[in-house]
Amino acid sequence: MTPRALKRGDLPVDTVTLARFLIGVTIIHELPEGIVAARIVETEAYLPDDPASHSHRGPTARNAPMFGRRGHAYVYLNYGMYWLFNISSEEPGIGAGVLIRAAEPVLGVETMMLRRPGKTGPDLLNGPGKLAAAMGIGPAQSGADLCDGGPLRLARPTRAAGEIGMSTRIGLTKAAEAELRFFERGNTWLSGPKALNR
DNA sequence: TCACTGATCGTCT
DNA sequence: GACGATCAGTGAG
Repeated sequence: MTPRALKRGDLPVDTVTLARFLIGVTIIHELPEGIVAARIVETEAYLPDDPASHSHRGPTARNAPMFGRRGHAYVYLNYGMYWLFNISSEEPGIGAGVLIRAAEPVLGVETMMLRRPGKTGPDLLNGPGKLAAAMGIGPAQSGADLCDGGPLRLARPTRAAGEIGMSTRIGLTKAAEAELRFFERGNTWLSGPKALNR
């Protein structure tokens, strides 16, 4: 069975606190082929006034969900090919969010493999583009409320989070030195170079 | 395991 | 008209 859904009130308002809170939390997505669920093991915080954040230059049609209430999906196309899944944070009017970078499968591994042909194990979900592809998250989900019982939602951890590690964020050219990446230490489903996962 | 490279296109300058 | 919050493939150590 699937764990109990999270309410908005369960989510910390502060972006960094939310990024840490989300480690261990379950993402559930009901797809036409069946339900998929995964346990978040790696996140990155994108703060208000963060030069690396899409919200930095103010609201636009694309990043609007980052300025809405917390607990909404912000999905955008990166490098012309990959969709990246974020969860909005902070109070309305403040642009910030948490990028979901990696997760471990809980339900629907078969469905994930169908969406990532030829891939198995960590390769299924250990990267933001891979995770969105495996879980069927795309532009249609941008702006979706993850706390209203819809097809895409958050739920309590299936297993409590272990010790949480911290590192610089991955793939940035701006504000690359800030330690705003969070992950579960020792987890085998993490993305990024080994040196960053200690 | 790490470093480098090409692929590809919506968004904002 | 650039520029990416990436990935897969290749080649070297």
